[in-house]
Amino acid sequence: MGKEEEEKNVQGAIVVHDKDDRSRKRKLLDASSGAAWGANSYSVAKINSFKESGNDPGFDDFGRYFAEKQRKLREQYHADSSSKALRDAAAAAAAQHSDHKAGTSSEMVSAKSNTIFQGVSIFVDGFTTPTHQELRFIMMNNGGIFENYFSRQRVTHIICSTLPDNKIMNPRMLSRGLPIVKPEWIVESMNANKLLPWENYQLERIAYAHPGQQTIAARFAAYREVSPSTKALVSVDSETAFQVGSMEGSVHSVAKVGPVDTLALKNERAGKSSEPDGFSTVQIESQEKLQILPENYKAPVCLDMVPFVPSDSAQEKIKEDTEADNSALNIANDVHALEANHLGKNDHQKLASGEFVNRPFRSSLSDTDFVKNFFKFSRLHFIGTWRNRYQTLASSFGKDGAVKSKDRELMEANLDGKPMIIHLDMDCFFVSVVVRNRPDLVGKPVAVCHSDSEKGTAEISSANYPARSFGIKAGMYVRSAKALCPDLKIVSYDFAGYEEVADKVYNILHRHCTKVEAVSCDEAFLDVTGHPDPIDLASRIREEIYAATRCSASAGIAENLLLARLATKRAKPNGQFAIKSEEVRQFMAALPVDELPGVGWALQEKLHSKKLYTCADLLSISKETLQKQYGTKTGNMLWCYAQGIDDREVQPAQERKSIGAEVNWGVRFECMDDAQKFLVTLSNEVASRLQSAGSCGRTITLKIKKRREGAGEPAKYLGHGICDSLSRSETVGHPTNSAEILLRIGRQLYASLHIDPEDVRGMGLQVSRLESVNAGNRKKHSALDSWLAPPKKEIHNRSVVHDKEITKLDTTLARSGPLQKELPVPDHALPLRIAPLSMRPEANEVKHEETYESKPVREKESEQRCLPNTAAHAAPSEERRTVQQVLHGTEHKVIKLQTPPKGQRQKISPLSRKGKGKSIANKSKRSPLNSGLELQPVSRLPTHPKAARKVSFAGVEHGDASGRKPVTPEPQPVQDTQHAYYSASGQSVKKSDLVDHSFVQQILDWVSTTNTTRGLSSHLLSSRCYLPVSESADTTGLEKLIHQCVKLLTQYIRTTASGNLEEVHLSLLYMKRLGGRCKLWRAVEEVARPAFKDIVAELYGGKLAIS
DNA sequence: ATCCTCCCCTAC
DNA sequence: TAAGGTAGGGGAGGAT
Ligand SMILES: Nc1ccn([C@H]2C[C@H](O)[C@@H](COP(=O)(O)OP(=O)(O)OP(=O)(O)O)O2)c(=O)n1
Ligand SMILES: [Mg+2]
Ligand SMILES: [Mg+2]
Repeated sequence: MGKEEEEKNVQGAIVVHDKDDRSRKRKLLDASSGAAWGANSYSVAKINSFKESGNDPGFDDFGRYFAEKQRKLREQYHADSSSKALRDAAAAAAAQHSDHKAGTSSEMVSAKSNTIFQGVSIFVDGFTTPTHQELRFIMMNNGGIFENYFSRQRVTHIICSTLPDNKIMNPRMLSRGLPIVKPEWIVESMNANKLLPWENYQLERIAYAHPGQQTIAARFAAYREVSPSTKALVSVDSETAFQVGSMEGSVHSVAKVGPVDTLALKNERAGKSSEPDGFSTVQIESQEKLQILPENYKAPVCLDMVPFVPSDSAQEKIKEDTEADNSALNIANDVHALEANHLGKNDHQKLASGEFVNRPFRSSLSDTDFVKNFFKFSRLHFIGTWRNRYQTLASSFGKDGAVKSKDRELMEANLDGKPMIIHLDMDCFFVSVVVRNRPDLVGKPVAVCHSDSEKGTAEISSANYPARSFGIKAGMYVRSAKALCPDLKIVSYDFAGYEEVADKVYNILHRHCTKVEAVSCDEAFLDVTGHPDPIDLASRIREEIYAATRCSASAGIAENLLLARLATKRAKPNGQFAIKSEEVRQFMAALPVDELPGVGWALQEKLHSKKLYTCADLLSISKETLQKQYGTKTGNMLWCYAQGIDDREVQPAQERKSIGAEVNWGVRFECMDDAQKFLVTLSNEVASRLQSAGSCGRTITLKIKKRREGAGEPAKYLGHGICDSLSRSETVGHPTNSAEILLRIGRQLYASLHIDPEDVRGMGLQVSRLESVNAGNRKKHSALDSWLAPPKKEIHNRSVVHDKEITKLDTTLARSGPLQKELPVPDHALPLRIAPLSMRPEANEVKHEETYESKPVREKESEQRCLPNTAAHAAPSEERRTVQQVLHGTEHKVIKLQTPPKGQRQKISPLSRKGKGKSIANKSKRSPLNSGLELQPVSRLPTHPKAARKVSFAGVEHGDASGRKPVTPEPQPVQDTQHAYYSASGQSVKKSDLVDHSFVQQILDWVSTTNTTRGLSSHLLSSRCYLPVSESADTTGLEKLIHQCVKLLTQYIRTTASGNLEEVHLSLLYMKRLGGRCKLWRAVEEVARPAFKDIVAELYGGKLAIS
C-alpha cells in the first residue's frame, strides 16, 4: 500500500508525506488539492529506495530543519563573539557551508589565541554553577566548543553540577561512555590556564537506590513536566540528524545557549478546577518552572498565534512570567511558552542525571506526564472525549432552569407525523470560537493548528471558509496549507472555549428538543417529528446559538438522518437547507459517492475503481451485487443511501461498548522497560476512565503500532509514520476496572506480540465487554474472591453473571469443599490476576533469555503483518489460531516449547545478557512480570506418536510475514514432534528420554493437555492417586522420575500458568494434598515447591504463600 | 447460525 | 518541530 505520498513543498524539496490510516481518509483534501499534493501514492518499495540511496526523505526533512536551526545558532554565536574578524570569518564559513557538516567552527575557534579547551566540546546538562552562559563564555573564549544540543558525535564531555536524588547508579554508564564532569573542571582549567584532567572532576557516583518500587516510581515521577520536544531534540540529534562529525573533532558547530529561563507558574487557584478534563487547570507540581530555550530563540510563530492558556488564567500567568524574568514575556506570547508548562525542575535533575543522554527519546518514557501532556494538547483526544460528554450528559443539558421552549411540547403532542430530522453543525467550529475574539481576522483565511513553524508537520484542525477556498482542509499539514495559501493565519487552540461554546449549544438544543443525538461537540441530530415548522425551528435555534456564542451554526432539515446531514453540508456556512421528500431522488442522483457518510477513502477508491462516481451510478447496480462486492451491510448501506433511504433513528444515548486510551504520537522506546512503563500509564489511564464511567469490563485489548520494516523516521514530527497495527486481546473471567489487572494482562498481551521496543510507535489499551460496576453486587462471593479481588471494589462487583463465567476453576473450587478453607490469604505483595483460565498458551508464555539456548522445534515468524487496506483480510496464520486448532482437534497432546521468533534473537540478546548478569529474580523483584524480558512464542509437541502427524500438520508455523498465507500444512518430520521440552535450566528434556513410567506419562498428559477449560490444578484436584508407586525400582530411577516430573511441572508453570498466579497456587496446593496421600507425590511436591516459588519470585517478584 | 478475535474503515 | 484519539460498524475466518 502506498502509505506515504510524495509532496513537493514550496522549496521544491522532496518530502515524503505520511499517508497512513488517518491521512487516507482525507479524500476531499487529496482530491481538491492535487496541485500541491502529489496525486500518486508511492509504494513502500519506492520509499525504501529513497532510503537505500541515502536519501531518506524523512531524515532529510528533519535534518534540513536541524541544520537550519544549527546554522542560526552558529550565527548567533558568532554575532556574540567579541572578535569582529572571527565573526566575519564565521559568516563567510557559514555561507560557504550552508549545510551542517562544516568543520568551520572548530577551525575558527582554534585560531583563537587561547586554546585551553581545544578539542573539548561540552554539553551542559541541567543547573550548573557557573551558569550555562558563563560556561559558554568560558568555552568560547578558550578554544572550546559549547554544544547547545547533545550529540554523541560531537560532545566530548557532559558538564553537570548535580545529580538529583534519584540515585542513578552510574551516571557515566547512562551517558554511554561520555564523561560527566563537574563544571569546576572548566573553571579551574581556565584559572590554571591549562586543561586539567577531567577525571578528577567526575561527578561522584551516587548512592544506590533503595530497591523498591517507590523509588522507581519516584524516579519516573521526576520525568514529569517535560516537554517532549526536548527529548526529540536530543534524540533525533543523536540518532540521525548529525552524523556528520566524529569525536576526533573535525567538525564542531558552536552554538550559543540561552539562559535557563524561569517562569514562575503557580498552580492555578481560580474557578475552573472542577472541569472534568482539567484542561483549564494547569497542573504543575513545583512552583518554579523552567524552560530550556535558547536565549534569543523565537520559534517562527505567526504573530496571530495566541498561546493556549485558558483565558481566565492567561493574564495571571503572563504577569507571573513577567515578574520572574523579562525574557519570559517574549516566550509567553510564543506558542512555545507552553513548553514551559511542562518543564519542571525535575527535568533538570533528569538532565543532570544524564537521563537526557541516556534516554534521548524522552517523549515516551513512561513518564506519566508525557501521556498527560499529550492528552492535554491533543485535539482528537478532546473531540473524542467530548463526544462522550455530550452523549452521556445529555440529560443534564437543557435543565439549567431556563424556560423550556414550547417546541418540545409541540412535538410530543404530535408524534405521528412524518419523520423529520434537523441536523445541526457549527461552522468551522474550532476556528469560529477563536475568531470571535479576533475581529482582525474576520474574513481572512484562518486555520487552527498547534504550530506554524518551519517543519510544518503540525496538522490543521479546522480551517475557516476563506481558507477552504484555497483547498485547505482539516488534517492537512500546516506546510501544505501554507503552500496553498501563504497568507493563511494560524491560530492556536482554545479548548476551554470549545467546551464552553459546546455546552451552550447543547443547552439550547435540549431546550428545544427532547430527542437529541450528539454526534460530536459541534454537531447533533434533533428528531423534530411532529413539529409544525421545523424550518422555523432550525432558524430560531441557529439564531439563538449565535446570540449565545457568537458562533454560527448551519442546519439541514429532512426526513431522515442521512438527508438532514447532507443538507447541512449543502447549507454551510451559516445557512440552512431543507430537502423535501419529492426532491430526494434528484438530490441524491448527482451526489458523488464519497459524500455519503460511511464512504471514506478506502471505499471511495473501490467504488471509483469500478467507475462508480455518483449515487446514480450506484443505483445502476443491483443491491445483491453491491453486497457481494462490498459486504452485506456495506452493500446494503450503499444501496439505501444512494436512494436517500436511511432508517436509523435519533438515538439520544447509547451505552458505550468499550473504553480505552491510546497514544500514537511521540512514542519511542529504547528498551522493554520503557514499553512496560508506558503500559503502566496506559493502564492507569484506562482504569481511571473506567472508574469514572462506573464501568468495568472483561476483554482487554492491547493495540500496538509497529514501525513497518524499512520505514524510516516519519515525515511528521514525532509521528508514528508507516506502521503495522497489531492488536491482541484477552478476556478475563470477571469484569475489572483495576489498573493492576489491566497492567498485568496488558503485559502479557504486549509480550505475546513480540515486538522490538524500538519499533513501537504507538500503544493503546482498550477494555470491552463492559458492565456497570453496580450491575451485580447482589451476587455472593465465590471462594475465589479472596484471590481474585485485590481491592474491595472487585469483591463488590461480583454478580451472577460473572459466576457462571468464572468457569472451571470456580466450579472446581466449589466442589472442593473444605479445601476452600485451605486457601491462604493472598500475599498482598503479589498483584493478582483475575483468573482468565482460558489458558491461551501464548498469552502465558515464558519469558527469558535462557530460552535461546533451548533449541526450538522450529522457527516461526510470529510476527504478523497487517498490510492495511489490502483487498483481502489477513488469513489467520497466527500461532494462536493454530494452537487452538490443535488443541481443539484434541486427543493429541500438546506441549509448549519456546521458540524465539526470527529476527528478534539478535535484538534481544543484549537484553538477555543484561538480565543474566544481574539475577533475574533481583530484577523482577521491582518490576513484576516480564520486565526486561522477552516472551517467546510457543509451539507444540504431541505426546503420542499417533497424534504426531496431526499435530505437526496443524502445528506448522507459517513464516509468511503477511499473515495471509493459507493454512497449507507442511508435513513435519517426526523427530520434530519428538523434540524437546523446555526446561528452566535451559536444557531440553527429550520425550524419548522420559522415564517410561505411567506416573510421568500421567503428568505429561496433564501438562500437555491443559487448555482453555482445564488447567493442571484441576487434574491434580481430581486425581485419585492410584498410581502404583512400587513401579519405580531403584532409587536412581526414582530420582530421575521425580526430577522429570518436576521438570514437566515447572515447565508447565513457566509457560501455561505464568501470569496465572491462581493456577500456580492451586497446583501447588493440590499437589501438596496429593502428597499427603502418596509418597511419590510427596517427593515430587517437595522438589517442585521451591522450584515453583522460584518461578513465582522471578515472574512476579513476590513470595508465594503456601499454606 | 452465532460468537469470537483481529483486523480495517469511518467520523468528528 | 508537536501533541496522529476515541468509538462503533463491519468483514473474514475460525470455534462452537
Ligand atoms: N480531522 C479533524 C476533524 C475535525 N476536527 C475538529 C475541528 C473542527 O472544528 C471540529 C468539528 O468538526 P467538523 O467536521 O464539524 O468541521 P468544522 O466544524 O471545522 O467545519 P464545518 O463547517 O465543515 O462543520 O472538530 C479536527 O480537529 N480534526
Ligand atoms: Mg462543524
Ligand atoms: Mg461537526
